[in-house]
Amino acid sequence: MVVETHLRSDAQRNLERILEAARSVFAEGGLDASVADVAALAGVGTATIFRRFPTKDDLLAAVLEGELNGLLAQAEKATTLAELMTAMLERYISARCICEAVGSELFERPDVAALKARVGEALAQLLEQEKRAGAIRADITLEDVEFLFNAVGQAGVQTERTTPGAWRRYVDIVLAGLR
Amino acid sequence: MVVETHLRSDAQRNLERILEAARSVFAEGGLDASVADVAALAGVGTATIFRRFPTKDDLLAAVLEGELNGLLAQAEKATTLAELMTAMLERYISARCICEAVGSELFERPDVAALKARVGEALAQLLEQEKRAGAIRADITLEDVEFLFNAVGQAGVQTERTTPGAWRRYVDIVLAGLR
DNA sequence: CTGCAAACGGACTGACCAGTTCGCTTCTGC
DNA sequence: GCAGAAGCGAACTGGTCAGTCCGTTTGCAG
Repeated sequence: MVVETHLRSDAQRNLERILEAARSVFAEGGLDASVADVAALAGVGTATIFRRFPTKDDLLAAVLEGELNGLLAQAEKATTLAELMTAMLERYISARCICEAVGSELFERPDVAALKARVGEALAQLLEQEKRAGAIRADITLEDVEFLFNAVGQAGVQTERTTPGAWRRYVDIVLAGLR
Repeated sequence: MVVETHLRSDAQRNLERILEAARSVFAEGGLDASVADVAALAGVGTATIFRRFPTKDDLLAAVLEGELNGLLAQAEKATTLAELMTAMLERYISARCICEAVGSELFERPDVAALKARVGEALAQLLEQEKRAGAIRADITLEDVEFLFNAVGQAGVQTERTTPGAWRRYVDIVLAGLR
């Protein structure tokens, strides 16, 4: 997350507006949405955005960190894998930009990668728990769960337009495959 | 597929070059690859492409039809769902443009939609067969299989760069979930 | 208050891309 | 083997987008 100190009050206000607008614009339009659209929604000029975020990728990274923090919060309070996957997918699918960013260079940024790793830890903990309880096969790895989580998310984003919520059915099917 | 009659020999040669170049460029670069790149690889000018394909989407549709025909050929000779999904995913994952096109307006074109439906039929036939044999739960639908197929494909494309072939493991896991 | 650094935003730049124009080249029917 | 139709592609157009410039405004310290 961007933490600017000694920021003039108007600049601070604009920064918050920009981040909120960016979250909304990129969630709806994906990574290809334009910075000009973000500026328009935030009610600022494009220059104001580029002053805080030198490149569009910097802005995207900030948005992504916000989204990942949201995912992390949910990951840390969930008690079962099914509950966790459903809660996370709800967020994941409503923000196209997260899905599109997976596998892009954005996820290689240290801050983003670190957050992703923390989400992975929470996931790994629940996975271990369910493996001990015999609810999940012993040979399933964290990478397996991450891949399948992402898979349902990606496909869910694509079908969300035509058949909203269809992805919910597949959380159970995938988890059944891990049993 | 584009079937031009009474085409001068040089025009016919160029058309074939264009389609082959387009297949390669869009497979590697996805839907956002430029028509200029296709022209360069084919060794023609952009005008030559736009003469045969009035818009970029027309060119993409032609490429997509070629890819879907390939998928169809594999779908029609497979004998088990596992075999079919693996064979189809191999193609699917090596051509980024197919995955990106799923859920876009391209799939709403009559020719493309018809081909997709034919692939679906082959899939449905195998699905029925495995359901009768008790290898698949009775409440699983064609849409379920298509969703999960697409899900593994999408995620596979994203991980292919870093861990090629990782997706193979998940065909079995997903099928286990359907049992 | 007031001076001025900090911040602003509209207008601009350069790069890129889909699609068009047009003068030139090449096949082909006779 | 030649006339002209069919085809060609380099250069151009119009539009979009990331990122910059610069004259103007605004918050704040003294």
